Amino acid sequence: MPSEVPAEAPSRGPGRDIPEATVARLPVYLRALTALEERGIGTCSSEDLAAATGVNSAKLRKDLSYLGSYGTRGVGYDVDYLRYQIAREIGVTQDWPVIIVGIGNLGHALANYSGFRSRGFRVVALLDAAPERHREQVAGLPVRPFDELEDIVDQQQVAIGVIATPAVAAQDVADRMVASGITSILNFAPTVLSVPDGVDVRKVDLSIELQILAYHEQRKGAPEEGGQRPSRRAGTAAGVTA
Amino acid sequence: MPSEVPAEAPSRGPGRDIPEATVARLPVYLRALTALEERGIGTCSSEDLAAATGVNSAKLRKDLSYLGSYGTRGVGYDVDYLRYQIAREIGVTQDWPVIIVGIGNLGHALANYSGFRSRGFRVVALLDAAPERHREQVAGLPVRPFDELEDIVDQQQVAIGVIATPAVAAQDVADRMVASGITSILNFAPTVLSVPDGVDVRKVDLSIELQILAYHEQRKGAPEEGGQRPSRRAGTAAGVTA
DNA sequence: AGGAGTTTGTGAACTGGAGAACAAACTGAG
DNA sequence: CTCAGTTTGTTCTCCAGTTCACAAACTCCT
Repeated sequence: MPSEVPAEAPSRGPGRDIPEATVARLPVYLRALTALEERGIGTCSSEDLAAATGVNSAKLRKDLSYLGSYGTRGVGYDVDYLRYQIAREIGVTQDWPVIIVGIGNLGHALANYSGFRSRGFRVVALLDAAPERHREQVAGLPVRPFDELEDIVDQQQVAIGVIATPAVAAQDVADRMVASGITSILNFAPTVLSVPDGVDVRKVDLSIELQILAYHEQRKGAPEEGGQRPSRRAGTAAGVTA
Repeated sequence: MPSEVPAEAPSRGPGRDIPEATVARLPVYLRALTALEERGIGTCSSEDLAAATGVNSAKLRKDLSYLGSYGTRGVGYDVDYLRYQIAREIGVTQDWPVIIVGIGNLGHALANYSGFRSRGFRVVALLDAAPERHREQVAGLPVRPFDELEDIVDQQQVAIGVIATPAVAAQDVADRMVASGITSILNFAPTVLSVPDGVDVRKVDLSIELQILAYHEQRKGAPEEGGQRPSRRAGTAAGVTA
């Protein structure tokens, strides 16, 4: 019997129970607003924002309405004000300390990714189990032994961890992360992690994204011969069925 | 939403109109089946696969039913057979040639990512606009000038391109890709790409994933109050909510 | 001041997908 | 052969999310 979260009052006001689909789009709006602000644009309509983010304008307005009424009818939204409100709702008005475990190719790239720092995150430590990596300095940070995980999480008050290890190590790393107090994990390893309730996991899988593209690509090539689209798959995907 | 799909005949049987949500899960099943096969397991039930992939077993059976009836009632699924059928449906029984544009930190990591080759993709070329990178050799491939894009796409019959450039360059790269015949794009740059109908784009955005985690993390820390501070740690991780 | 023109915020219909439940189809024992 | 046990494929119900459509609220012009 999986005990569900007790139903809270569906308070109409700003701040409670934002749909998951909306939460996933808020960062997109945030980025678009930042871009508008950098271009010196002070006000924008929902149509403008919708065009910039590729979202239906009605959906966008409904998304924003979950945060509150921050627009002005007949005018639109104040870019700076709305940007701040979204940042506050997401929780990125201050930086979150983040650690990265697994400093291979991908870990390297993540450690050097400047988008983290500018968008509410600060990489405070890099960890790797392999001793030969502990001499390296990546993105201005030393690569530290994995055993120091607990200390780092404790001292730096880390709540979010990134796993960029090979698949076999990922579950162990996740377990140690959870045990040390981390409650949100971004997993780049191609494994399904099992974690206790109360811990959030998001997974980014590069080859899955490509495979989804491949599925649609295959469909493009096959169904109709009369299409103007040149079938890009002449020699590779012939009929396979026996 | 400009992507209107022409109404096709809702032909029954395996092969047509698989729901998008199902398509996104097929690669997960594929990977789990490969893992089972490597462990020498010849047959599995929907419950087994569901446990391995973290998916509800009824949902899994429904997903598989879109492909056809590949299971045996009272027995389960033949691992090897089902694995092949899914691979065929996705279109990864042969390798798709892929190019990567933008060989910075992330491009480096992607070029070296072994998961592509083993899962239906073959990186055939790396491109970058910066001349100083053209001397490098990454993952056994030379970094070639971006101007060679058209030739490479044409000669190697490339249908899928990966963009790992900075945000400002991404739209230009996408335009050139589309002009040269690429019809599927995996975009790592933090920009909304606009492409003509018939071209698929999938976006992977690292900081958006982190921001979604941050939102939930913030909620955990201050369930009652609006005070937002990255100071977490409510005790040990197991069983956070009572 | 008043009316025309904009744009937001939201109630209501519509859509797609998730989960429960069950009949059909298979295996194996007696 | 029959019956009990197992597991698939499918139907039905329900819910979250999307989209439409419009009243409310604001600005600007005359």
